[in-house]
Order: sequence, then structure tokens, then C-alpha cells
Amino acid sequence: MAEQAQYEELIRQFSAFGAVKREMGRLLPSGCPSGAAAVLTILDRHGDMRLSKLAELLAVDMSVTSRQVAHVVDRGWIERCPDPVDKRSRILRLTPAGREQMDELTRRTTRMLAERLSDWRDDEIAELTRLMARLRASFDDCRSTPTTPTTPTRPPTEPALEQSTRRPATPAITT
Amino acid sequence: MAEQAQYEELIRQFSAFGAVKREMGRLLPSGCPSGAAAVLTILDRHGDMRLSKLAELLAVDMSVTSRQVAHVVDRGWIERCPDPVDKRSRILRLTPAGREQMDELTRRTTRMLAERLSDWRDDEIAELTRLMARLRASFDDCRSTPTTPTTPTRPPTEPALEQSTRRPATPAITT
DNA sequence: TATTGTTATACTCTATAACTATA
DNA sequence: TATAGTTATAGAGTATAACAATA
Repeated sequence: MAEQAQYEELIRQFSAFGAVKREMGRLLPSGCPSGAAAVLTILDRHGDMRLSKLAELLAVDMSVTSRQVAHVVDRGWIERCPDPVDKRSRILRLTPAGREQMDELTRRTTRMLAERLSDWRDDEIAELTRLMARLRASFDDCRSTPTTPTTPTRPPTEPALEQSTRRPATPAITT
Repeated sequence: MAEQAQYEELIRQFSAFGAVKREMGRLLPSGCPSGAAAVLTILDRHGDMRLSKLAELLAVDMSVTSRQVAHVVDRGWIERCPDPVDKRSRILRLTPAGREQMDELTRRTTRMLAERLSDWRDDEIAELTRLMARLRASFDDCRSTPTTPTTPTRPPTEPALEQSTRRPATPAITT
């Protein structure tokens, strides 16, 4: 159990992180705002899924996700396929153009990080990554939201926890 | 120098942090949106300053800060005092009511953190805090972006910018 | 009746540009 | 002329509520 002052200091860092987030947001390609980037990253990371699942992973209301998805569909980066088991919903899937866009996002963001964190050691970066993942998980666990199964067609390198009832700890890009 | 994959994973965690931020945002008192909270937090942390300095610390455009400050002034949480050495600018200062609001913010956020991070060890929280502070510093250092040719590159320990602003005790950028 | 998703409305955050007052 | 700040405008993120179609 930590001290009050320790929490206060951590909160200040949370607030300060907003500046980092804004810096990252400034290098997004035009036509691909942060919401679109987040959608692409989650689909790339976790595979095809329905809108409700995507909203859950983003931790935003479904109405928000609905409009963001519509935007990304307009750009041709994802497509909405019929859900064979539930005619109310559709399955969201990255298109080849969406993967290209995703690759461009990755190029830009990793280049910026490589520049900004050039004096960080590998293990420091790994530790920050680990702790932020755990942070997200700690916040995630307190939300109780039942979910329907999805079809993670492309579980990436990390040992993703790709079942349905609990949320994985790693979604999207920048913001 | 880190691997590409390591940067990619870190970026995913940055994005995932958006969910944490949104969760925290949901417990803000009504009438105190995140922008106002950020203004209060910085003034509480770094002491009185002028608008341009505040905008710099927030890493947003001065026009943004101007409106957020106006909002906070309307609520009576900060006041704008005349700057004795430059009639164009005013010095921003927390009012007693502002400190109370800041205390309420601290109460709410620390309570949430204590709840969510109940199974974290002290040293883990401290390490996350330290790494996030360093992250912010790493981004701060190279803020001479191509879009702002007029911006003088910030010297490591900011000098002559504060002669009119009654410099606070705390260094500007947390380290 | 409950759930999935969409749309309408409102509010906030953010940047750019035009403007003023002062330096 | 240059700088500090304000205001207008526009675009994006977000939540709530009302709604449609399906379960």
C-alpha cells in the first residue's frame, strides 16, 4: 500500500503524459486522426471483432466507436462483413489498405520514439512498457463487462490473452 | 538503442493509456473538466506564472490555454494579477477556492489510484512515476519542431523566461 | 423485453488565423 | 517590428439519449 504523496506524484505524471500524447498526435498522417489510428491499431493487434468489442477495448462508448468506424470505413481501411450468427452486428476487418496505413503509422511513431528515447537503455524502455501494461490491466480489471466471443485472426507476437470475458491489456496507437 | 519491436510495444501502451486517462476523467467534479484540472495542477505544482509559461508547460497552443484559463477564472479558482514588468501579460495565481478545488481533485484521484493499484508495491509505483517523468523530459528536451521556427530551443534549465513571473520553487519540468 | 448498433445533440480539447495592446 | 494575449472558427473526441433492427 503506497503513501498518499506517492499517488499524488503519479497523478502529476499522468497529467504530464498529456503533453507526450499531444506530441505524438501531431505526427499523425492527415486523414488519420487519433481515433482512426486507435481503431486500426486495435484491429491489427487483436484481429477481427464486432463494434461492441472494439468499444470495450477502447474504453469508450459504443456511439463514439460507431462514428470512428464509419470514418475509417469511408477511407477504405476497414470493412464491415456480415456476422453469420447475429444479424444485428457486423464483423470489422482490416483491409489491405488499412494494413498499409497501419504500417505508415508504425513507421512514424517508432521513428519519433527512436529519436526521443535515443538515450534510454533497452531495459528502461522495457520496464516502462511493462509497468504501463500493468497499469492498464489494473484499471481494466475493475470494469465488469461481459463480452461475446470474437475471432482474433492475427494474434501478434505477444502472448495475447485472446479470450472473450476479460480484456487484453494492449490496444491502439497514439491518440 | 532499442529494437523496433520494443518501440512498437511501447506505443501500444501509450495508446492503451488513453483508457486509463478516460477512466480518470470520469471522476472529475462537474464544472471542472480535464483542461481546468490541468491548469490547477500546474499552478499548484509550479506556482504563479504567466499564460505563455503555462501553455508551454501544458504543451498546447496559447489560444487553448487562454480559454481554459478564462474558464477557470470564471469559476473563481485562479486570478489574473497585473504583471509589474510587462503590461501585456498578467500573472496567474491560485485562489483559496482554487486550492480547495485542487484538494478535491487530489482526494478523488488518489482514492481511485489507491483502489486500482492496491496490489502494487511501493517501489513499483515509484518506478512507474520515475519513468513517466523521464519520458516527459525526453519529449520536452527536443521541442524545436520544424513547424515553429520562432521557438527558441529550451535551454535545459530554463533561464531568463521567468524574471517577470516570480519563479516558483519547483523546477519547471519534473525530472 | 433485451441487445447491437446508429444518429442527434451537446460539450470539451485543440490548432490556425486574425486581431489588440504593449514592448 | 515583434511579442503576449484574446477571440473566432473549425475539426475531432466524448457522453447521453432516442431510435431501429434483431435476438
